[in-house]
Amino acid sequence: MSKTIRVLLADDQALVRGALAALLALEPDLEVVAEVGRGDEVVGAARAARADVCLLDIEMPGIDGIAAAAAVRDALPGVRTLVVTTFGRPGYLRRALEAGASGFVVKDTPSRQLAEAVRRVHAGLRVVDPSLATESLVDGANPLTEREREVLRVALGGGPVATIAASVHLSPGTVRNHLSSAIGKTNTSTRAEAARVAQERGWL
Amino acid sequence: MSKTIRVLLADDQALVRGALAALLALEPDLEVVAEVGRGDEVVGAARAARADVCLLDIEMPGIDGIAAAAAVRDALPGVRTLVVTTFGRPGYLRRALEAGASGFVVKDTPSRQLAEAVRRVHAGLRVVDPSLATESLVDGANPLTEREREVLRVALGGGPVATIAASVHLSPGTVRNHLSSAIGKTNTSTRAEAARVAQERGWL
DNA sequence: CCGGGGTCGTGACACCTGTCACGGCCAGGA
DNA sequence: TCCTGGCCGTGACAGGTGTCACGACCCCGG
Repeated sequence: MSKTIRVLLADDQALVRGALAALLALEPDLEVVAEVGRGDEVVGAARAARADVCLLDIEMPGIDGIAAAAAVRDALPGVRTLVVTTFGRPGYLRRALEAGASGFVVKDTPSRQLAEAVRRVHAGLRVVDPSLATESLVDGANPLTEREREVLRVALGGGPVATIAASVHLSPGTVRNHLSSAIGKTNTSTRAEAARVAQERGWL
Repeated sequence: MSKTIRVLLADDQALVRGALAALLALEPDLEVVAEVGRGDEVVGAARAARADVCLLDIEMPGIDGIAAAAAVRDALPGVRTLVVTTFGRPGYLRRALEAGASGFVVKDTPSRQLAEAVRRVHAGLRVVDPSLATESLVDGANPLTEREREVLRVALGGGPVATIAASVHLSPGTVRNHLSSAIGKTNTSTRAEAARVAQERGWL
């Protein structure tokens, strides 16, 4: 039996992907068996390479890392996933865990700890950045409604209400109502600010 | 004489920093002699470690990678700098070269090419992502005025005009004039959109 | 069965914003 | 010297925006 842990790397930036591969290659008990740059290639590559653990970035073309984690959970129940992300947004952590991820690591943790996190995840343990876990609790759950999120995502572009309304196929008046509600829930005063805050909290 | 190239790594994300170090350590002729996580520590660490080439990320606390490149050029004339960034924004390339950087690489280039880029820079050559170079030419120079950039940077937050005006110590009317001018130069219709576009172009 | 909440829309109101015209100040180039 | 251009401010106008009240529909849990 091979005792090495077979790792799949998913990150849209090729340079980071290669660098992480070099980092993990230093560990004798780890082996990078696949590298992909898109979220929708994760399941196929993981199956083909018989990966044990998938290291997933969140920001990726195709589907994002959180959705990829859910896809892996559904298609390959024995494979663990570890989400590695640039932004320590509280909402990301919650959504990643709901998607079945076994671990959540921010990219500014010391590089020494990455291999250890992979081992822990492979052993069936949960790995969660402790500072982020507390922050996630105090912020509470996402208060935004589905429509409010949809409208805010478009509002990130910064265009006028008419543009947003056309893009979501709603009346301008309804869009303004949703935006007003979102502004209240984010304690802001303009839709641009509300969109930015929601984005930073990982609510979109 | 030592024939190895002494490299300094600057990136705010410790995981990426460590991974890049592992990647460069694979090359026998390269040696990572310093790692920093802030832009304002680059010059001191480069001098102390007698670095030949500085690999600088743009997004960093303290001062950004472009300003750090300028600081290295002024303080350590013999040291070359290579800017490595996540976002391939045309304005970044222009500003990096004006700051005396010898190279500009985007983070989604293949990892194999990084070591080669370091060698080229050390040899006195320029390394520039070719697709970005053409894009930088068609976009032309930054048309925004100093005040317009300052106002737009604050406008990124999304707050109302009164907040922006207070933050830059200007009259609300003047702020609206600057914003209107910036909206025209970016071919947009709201200040939020103008701020986003200017940000994406690297004009801020 | 009756609430409660999300969704969609309308209408009205006060306020904010984007635009334009105008004036004044100061630096640098023709 | 004049003149162009950036900078700062005011005033006014039309249109956009945030808020509220109201009504309607649907679904779900009590």
